Amino acid sequence: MSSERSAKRSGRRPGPTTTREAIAEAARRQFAELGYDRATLRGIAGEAGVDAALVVRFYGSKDALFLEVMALPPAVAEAMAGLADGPTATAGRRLAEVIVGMLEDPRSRSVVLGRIRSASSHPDAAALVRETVTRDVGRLVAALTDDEPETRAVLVGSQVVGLALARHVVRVEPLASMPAAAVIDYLAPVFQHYLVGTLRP
Amino acid sequence: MSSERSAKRSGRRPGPTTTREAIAEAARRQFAELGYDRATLRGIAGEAGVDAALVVRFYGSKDALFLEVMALPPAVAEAMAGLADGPTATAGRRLAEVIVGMLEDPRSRSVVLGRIRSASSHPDAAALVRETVTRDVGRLVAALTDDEPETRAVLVGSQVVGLALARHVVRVEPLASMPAAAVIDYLAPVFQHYLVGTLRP
DNA sequence: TGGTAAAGTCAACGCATGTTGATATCAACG
DNA sequence: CGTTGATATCAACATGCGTTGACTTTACCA
Repeated sequence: MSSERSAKRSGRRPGPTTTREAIAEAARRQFAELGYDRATLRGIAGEAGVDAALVVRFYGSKDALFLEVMALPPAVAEAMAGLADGPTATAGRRLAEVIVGMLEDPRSRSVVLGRIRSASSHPDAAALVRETVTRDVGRLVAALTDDEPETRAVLVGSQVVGLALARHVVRVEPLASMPAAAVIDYLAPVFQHYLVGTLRP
Repeated sequence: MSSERSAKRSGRRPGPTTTREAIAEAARRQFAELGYDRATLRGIAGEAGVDAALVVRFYGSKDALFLEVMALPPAVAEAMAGLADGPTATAGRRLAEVIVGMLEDPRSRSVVLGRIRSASSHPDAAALVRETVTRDVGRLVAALTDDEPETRAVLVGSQVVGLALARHVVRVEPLASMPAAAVIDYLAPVFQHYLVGTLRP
């Protein structure tokens, strides 16, 4: 539980404090960039500057490493939770800001992309995505309306997943190189519609 | 170029006519269900009832097999092309019908899912998705408006990809078990907005 | 100073994969 | 009949993977 021993490394700033964290960071990067299957323990260990066996020592298995390292940063869940506060009329825009922002920050982006990329081939990753959509998005929607909240949540989720894939994985232009502010502008009305609009006219 | 010899199989009905087609069908199914990495030549060959070496004989390599078998059925491209005809006010609904319909038919669905699932780990598959969005969707949008057609195309594409992933890969409820008609109803307004609506209010 | 437990390395395992070359089967054709 | 060329199988290869166990190094503590 500790491993604080070697925490005497580098006085302060970023760069992982402990070897364990260095491995976690490398793993997140590789899972996000290559997906679960193409990311290898040897590659992750190499990027972290250690031996592959050490990764197993610390995390038990590749699967366990994935699950542990792909936990949503608490900050994201909090941001989602706070979204219900504020005028309903601009809820879509606030959601767009949180989503796009989450995809800008390297830490949370690698978690989200790692999940989505791996969801295509790894059942556990698919379960993570499913859970996040129904629980976190579902909670937000439930706070806004009583009209078909589960449907609204999954529609929002599908657009979020599609955005992540198109912009950061497949990298379709002009979306891939578009400034974040523009993406927010484009998505806000659609999120607004999915959240509180008339679903079936 | 021929291989019509053994076409004397089973008088008529579906089921592949030739061994080559049987392999192609099995390959599509497995690529769609498992993605490029998890689908194996041995597995595909097994489902087709032949040896793995024969697959290589016919198609050259796993990569070549993927590309050849994942070509868009001409029917889909035609359907997309015909979408521009008709009232602009219902273009979004027509598009939703084509997209959802394409995901209902087993043949075209396996192609689309195979591409999207594999796009997460296989660069060639990502290129296929990119190309389809910019070219096929792009053509449709260009026939409808002159206002930022590339942006509109990629926004539509992102929602299409997200729908496919959420409904058929991750299988988030209630979207996964929803009847096609309902999905069309939900998506039509959003497609309509992306196609010809005011993008940045 | 020893001793001890964690941190870390190394070599090897068993296994599955894509691919290859040698070989068999078999219908068609002269 | 005998040759030919496509269709098909088989056994084997090289490679890369996750994982393991034995080992060495390091840093703390009594």
